[in-house]
Amino acid sequence: MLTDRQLLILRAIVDDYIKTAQPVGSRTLSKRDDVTFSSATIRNEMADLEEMGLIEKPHTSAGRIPSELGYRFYVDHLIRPESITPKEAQALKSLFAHSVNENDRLIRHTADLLSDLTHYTTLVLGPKEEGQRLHHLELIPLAEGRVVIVLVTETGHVEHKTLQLNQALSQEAASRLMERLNQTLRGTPLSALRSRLLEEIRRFRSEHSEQTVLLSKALDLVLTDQEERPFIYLGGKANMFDQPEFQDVAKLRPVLELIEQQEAVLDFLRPNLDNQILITIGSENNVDALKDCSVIRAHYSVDGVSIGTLALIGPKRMDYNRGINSIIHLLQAFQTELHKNNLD
Amino acid sequence: MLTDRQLLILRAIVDDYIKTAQPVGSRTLSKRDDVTFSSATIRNEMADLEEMGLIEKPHTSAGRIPSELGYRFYVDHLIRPESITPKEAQALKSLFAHSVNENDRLIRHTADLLSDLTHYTTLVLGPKEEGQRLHHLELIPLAEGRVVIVLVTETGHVEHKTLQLNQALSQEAASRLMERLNQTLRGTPLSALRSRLLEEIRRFRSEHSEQTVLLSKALDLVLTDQEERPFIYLGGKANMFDQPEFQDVAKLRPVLELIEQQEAVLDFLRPNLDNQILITIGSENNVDALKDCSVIRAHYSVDGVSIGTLALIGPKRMDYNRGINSIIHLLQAFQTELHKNNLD
DNA sequence: GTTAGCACTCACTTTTAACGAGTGCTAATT
DNA sequence: AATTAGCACTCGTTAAAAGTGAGTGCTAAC
Repeated sequence: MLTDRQLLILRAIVDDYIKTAQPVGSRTLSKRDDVTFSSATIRNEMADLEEMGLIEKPHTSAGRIPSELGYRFYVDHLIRPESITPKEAQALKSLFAHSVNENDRLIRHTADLLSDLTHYTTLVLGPKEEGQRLHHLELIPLAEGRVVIVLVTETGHVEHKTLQLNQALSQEAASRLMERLNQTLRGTPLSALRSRLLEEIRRFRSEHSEQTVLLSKALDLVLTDQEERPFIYLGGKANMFDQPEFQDVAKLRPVLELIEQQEAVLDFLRPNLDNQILITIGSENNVDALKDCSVIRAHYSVDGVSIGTLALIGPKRMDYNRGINSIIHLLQAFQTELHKNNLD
Repeated sequence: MLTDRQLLILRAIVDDYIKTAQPVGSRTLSKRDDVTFSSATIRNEMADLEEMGLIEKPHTSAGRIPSELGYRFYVDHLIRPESITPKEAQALKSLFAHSVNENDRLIRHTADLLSDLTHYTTLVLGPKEEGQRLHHLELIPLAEGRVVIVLVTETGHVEHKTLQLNQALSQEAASRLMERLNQTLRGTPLSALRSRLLEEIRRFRSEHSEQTVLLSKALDLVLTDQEERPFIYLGGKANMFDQPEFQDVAKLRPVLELIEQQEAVLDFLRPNLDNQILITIGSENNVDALKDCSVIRAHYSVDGVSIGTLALIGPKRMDYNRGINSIIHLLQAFQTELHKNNLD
């Protein structure tokens, strides 16, 4: 177990390094107001901390920097929850002053706010649509057998897709089909939509089998599409450029390349279990491209249904305090807005 | 006027520099097969070319590199149109093997192809929707006075927006309204849609003034939105990382930042007049962030109308030959596909 | 008009030296 | 027994010096 003094020193090292990006030496620390003991004492303590694997030195004659374990300890034990000031809270509220009707826009807005707040890159995963329910289907025939299918969920989310039938669909046939399907299927969770639709098809096969089969394919496509490429938004990509650790293109490149890849982002963000804030540091990300990054992520949910992820990505030396607090408070405001939009 | 030998040397310098990114010296040139004269002669000619402002030296004891004027001359006079080989043409065709129904996807696909082909970054501006005509409007009431409005053009392009009415709109009212408006407005060019809608509103004011006014606002929003943020797609951003001139973050940053900004891209790409391929080199871009870049851009059009832009962005030292040829041929295939989708 | 020859330039690399922030250890101090 | 002052040592960083070589411009010869 660490002594109080060791805790103080460790915290000071991490805080300092987060601020300056420079290895922290014993002399620097000894000058702090909250440090009453000498640099030699600090050196002794540092040696112990290093032995425990909490800090390390880039080279013999440099100061110390936190190791991944050190950051981990800092995050787990040393962060002061530093509640947001009422003034800031007020400011945060006012950021959502005029509410945003569409969830997509709301998400974008939120991501941008978060990256402005923290100066890190924000990554938001849109709501899983599975949990949502169908509100309306619309089939709009174009010329030459091309058809636009539009799907609206109860939260007002819209998906659409154009597809090519091998025979033209008349306006009348389309609306008859839609009317029936809307009657039957409204309120169906998207996750169950496919199988329900199949049921419907079987039931009405005789009447308009051809179109219905095609339609089912179309819907399949819409649903698959949206499942495979859920809404991802990146905010504050440019903030990466400001981090001293990413001044080297070789360091910067893999990170930017990774977050531009939708699939990679999904793979990376999906396995997020509980509702809490989750912090992964460096190699904990299990992604080589992010070995020098830390990620703070939080699930958001509406009415208990957990639906998407809000993530903050920065260097390992990121300001965890600020990051966590920003994400917590923004998440709250965000969920409130989302809730408004989801009232049905 | 330049002599044949000077042309040969200039071309050799540009070609070489494009390939190696290293200043080209007289000795190097004298070793080429197509050069029969000595390095001293080359030095003399180089001095003349430099006097004319076509080449320059980074410093006294380096070889020569093309000046912007030199690139300009090269592009205007020295490029061999180097027709694509039948094999490549075939390959290009097959890239569009299975046609893509939606223009948006087609554009994305094309951009990715182009950047794969050239190893530069591609920037595609979607078609201006103004020229397109309304095919269908759909108004879908959600709970609590929220309404989704969906607009479909004759080419199958879909725009949608959610808005908040101050009183709920019934399903029936919505469909009555829509039926009438669709009858009247189908085929209206989007550019004329707003004023036409106003007309309609005036005519039917007595019947359902409240909703119609709101609807007009909604449509306004949809149209404005789509005008302000037309479809932009970027392909091959990562290719920038490979260019030796952008290994320095300070050089790379402004370029990446610029192309991420939709408005900036628009400002930059919009004033594109004719149908030809337009090449701007370095400062010709009139954008500070692109002072070290060249841009090859081409308009695309279908049946003479509906115009967007396909652009290739790379270092000044880009392979103009390959770029131009790739864009020309891809443009052709692209337009053919687009044409198929636009048959109405 | 062309070319060989040569002195000169200058970025780049390597070497050397000086610097200084920081360390670890030891002995003195509290 | 814990703390601290003192000091030799390490090592990255910076600056200056020296050497290297690709390339140039000029001149004189062909």
